[in-house]
Amino acid sequence: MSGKIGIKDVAAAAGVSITTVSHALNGKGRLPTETRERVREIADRLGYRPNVNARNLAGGRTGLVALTVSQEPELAFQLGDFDYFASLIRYATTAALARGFALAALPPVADNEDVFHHLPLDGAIVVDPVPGDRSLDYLRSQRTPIVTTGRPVDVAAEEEEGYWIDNEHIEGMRSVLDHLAEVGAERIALVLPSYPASYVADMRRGYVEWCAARACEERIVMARDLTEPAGFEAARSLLDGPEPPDAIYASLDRLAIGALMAAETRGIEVPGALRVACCTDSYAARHAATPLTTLALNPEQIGEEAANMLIDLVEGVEPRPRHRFIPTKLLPRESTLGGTAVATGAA
Amino acid sequence: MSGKIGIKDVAAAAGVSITTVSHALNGKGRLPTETRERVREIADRLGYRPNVNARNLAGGRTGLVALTVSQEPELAFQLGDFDYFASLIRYATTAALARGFALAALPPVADNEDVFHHLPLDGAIVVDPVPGDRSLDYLRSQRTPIVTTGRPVDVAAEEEEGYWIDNEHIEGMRSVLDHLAEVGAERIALVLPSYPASYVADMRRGYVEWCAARACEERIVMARDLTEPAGFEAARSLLDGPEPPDAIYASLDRLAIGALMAAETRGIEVPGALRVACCTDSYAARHAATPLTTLALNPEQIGEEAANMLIDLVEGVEPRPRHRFIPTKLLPRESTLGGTAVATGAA
DNA sequence: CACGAGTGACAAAGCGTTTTTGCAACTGCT
DNA sequence: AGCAGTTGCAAAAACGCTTTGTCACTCGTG
Repeated sequence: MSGKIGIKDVAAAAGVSITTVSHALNGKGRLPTETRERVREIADRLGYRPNVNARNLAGGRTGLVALTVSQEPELAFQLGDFDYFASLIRYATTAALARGFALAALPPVADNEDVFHHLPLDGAIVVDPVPGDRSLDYLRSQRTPIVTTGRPVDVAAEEEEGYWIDNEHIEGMRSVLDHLAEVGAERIALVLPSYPASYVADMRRGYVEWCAARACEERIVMARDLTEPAGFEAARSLLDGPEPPDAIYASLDRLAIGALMAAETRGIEVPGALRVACCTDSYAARHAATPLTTLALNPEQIGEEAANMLIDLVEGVEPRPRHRFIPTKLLPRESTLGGTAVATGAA
Repeated sequence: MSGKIGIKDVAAAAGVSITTVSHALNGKGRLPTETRERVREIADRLGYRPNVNARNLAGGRTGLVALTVSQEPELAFQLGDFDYFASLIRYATTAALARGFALAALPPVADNEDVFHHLPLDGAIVVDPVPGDRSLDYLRSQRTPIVTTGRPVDVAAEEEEGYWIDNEHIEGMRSVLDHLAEVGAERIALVLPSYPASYVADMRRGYVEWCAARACEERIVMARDLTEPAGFEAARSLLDGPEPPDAIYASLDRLAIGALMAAETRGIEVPGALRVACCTDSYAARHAATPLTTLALNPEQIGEEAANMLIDLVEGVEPRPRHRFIPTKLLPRESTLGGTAVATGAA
């Protein structure tokens, strides 16, 4: 009574039936633009919010979409380990909520399939899909709408036909390398995780192309996993090599932090003798021993757009472009800028 | 047809009406235990999952609960800044989902009220409520069920009558101080944020009591806010004072990290000349220049229990104890353990 | 042996939407 | 004038569950 205003209240106020209100608000049915507008305006004025449960129930949806990070069991890391994921999840959640969907961020556990089984999903966002991911296969077999973040690399056709949001990794790579060259680096090494996600391939390609264009020697080292120790090892192998690099670009913040530690144990000054940069901005990167120059990936936008694209799909609207590239942004910091010595010693 | 099994299928399989199934599964109505059991078993065997939307629609619920961090505008930090919140949110979300509720983690913005207005909430979890929080007032005025994490300190009666989950801060404080004393500290200082949450008062009290019992001098410094620079300043004022402490217990990881930096600029060795510990375990604490001994608060359990308590409330079940204290756990690390010098230099 | 008081179970009425179907009232064309 | 085709809207049927009201049946009791 006094509480929430429903579709009936709007109908009454507009002097039409609830059918008309529903049609007007959802762009369905045959209504003259004038009526549509009028109803919309009235609904707006009354502050009408459709009841999500009723809407989903009637629409045959569950109103639940999931987000999960695709990954190989060996590399198991927890969702939320990275600021990147935290931001992405947060914005995806908000965007979904605004459209009447709840988003569940599923922890990447081995038996994801089990989890999916028990969850009535309308769709899913899969972050950084890797080949052989069983949850992806399961979702596909269920014909559940999927949007990936990063391109799927397992099914060849999928890259063309699937729906995804991705960063402009190649261009981003170029901007980092250009920056490093600008501040004086001449032997730039790249540390990549041995991880079959599309971004790794993109970064490698961007690096190779850039090197080719400048006739620079390629120095690529693969990191064992995605942690500091792996970055530490990778950087050590570079620094102890015959012709050590004067810049290291690590594909992940944690790898770069490992690289910083490696430099310190070898008594190599950053950024004096070695410049270090990484991809993915984070708290850890900002507060590293030497604040790290990073290539920000804009996970906020990725999360938001992925959620919206997925919900379009769920609602039967073909997303206009099936793919979208999100620009990256270089954030230069002390680790590459010689600058004044800043009084900061710890994390 | 082929797809999901609904209440009707269970009813058919059990040879009863859907009413009976509903009653059996929800513990309502008058049914002999035998029937109840039988229906439950069959539902289980069939893998029946009630449709969340239908359930909520019929039950007059919205199925949405929110989680928000109470805070003073000046101290605005983003949700997810702290590992603590990330864990808490994650576990609360999962617990809510398991009971058919979606949990929205609301960003703590100034006009929270506006957000709440537009969200059909069944209940809310408010983390670390502070006096004068407008969203809390709003929720209370709407008679929305609330569970707080940390005790509410604004309405005197609320502390008794409200529903909350809290840490055993006093005992935790004792365990940290005992540990510091054990490793040789004699002049232990406490850095607290000037922040009117209950945990701050608890920590102060625990500290004061402990000092009184041992006839130690109290050294409490208030930090300007919750960031590294604030911890830096606070620690500096201690270290530059007449009788500098030989141990600093900071109430937050970021404050402790600031303290580490302060020690370094003064050339004070940690843990040799100064032991540092903090509350709230986090990535930053583990990977600080000197890995920090921390008092883990177990946000996972807090989040889970808060969600369950809230949903009990929403479903009209009076939570058995209205309050629950979650134990803390001391995690000793290098910053207080003299031990061998570990080769770690950076974040 | 009639009668109220329990039991056990069900039919049916919502819950607030979307969607399908139907039905007038127009239009324009022969 | 007659008829198909369009246009503008509404009534009603889902959607899958919870809840209410009620019926039938079994006891103990007076």
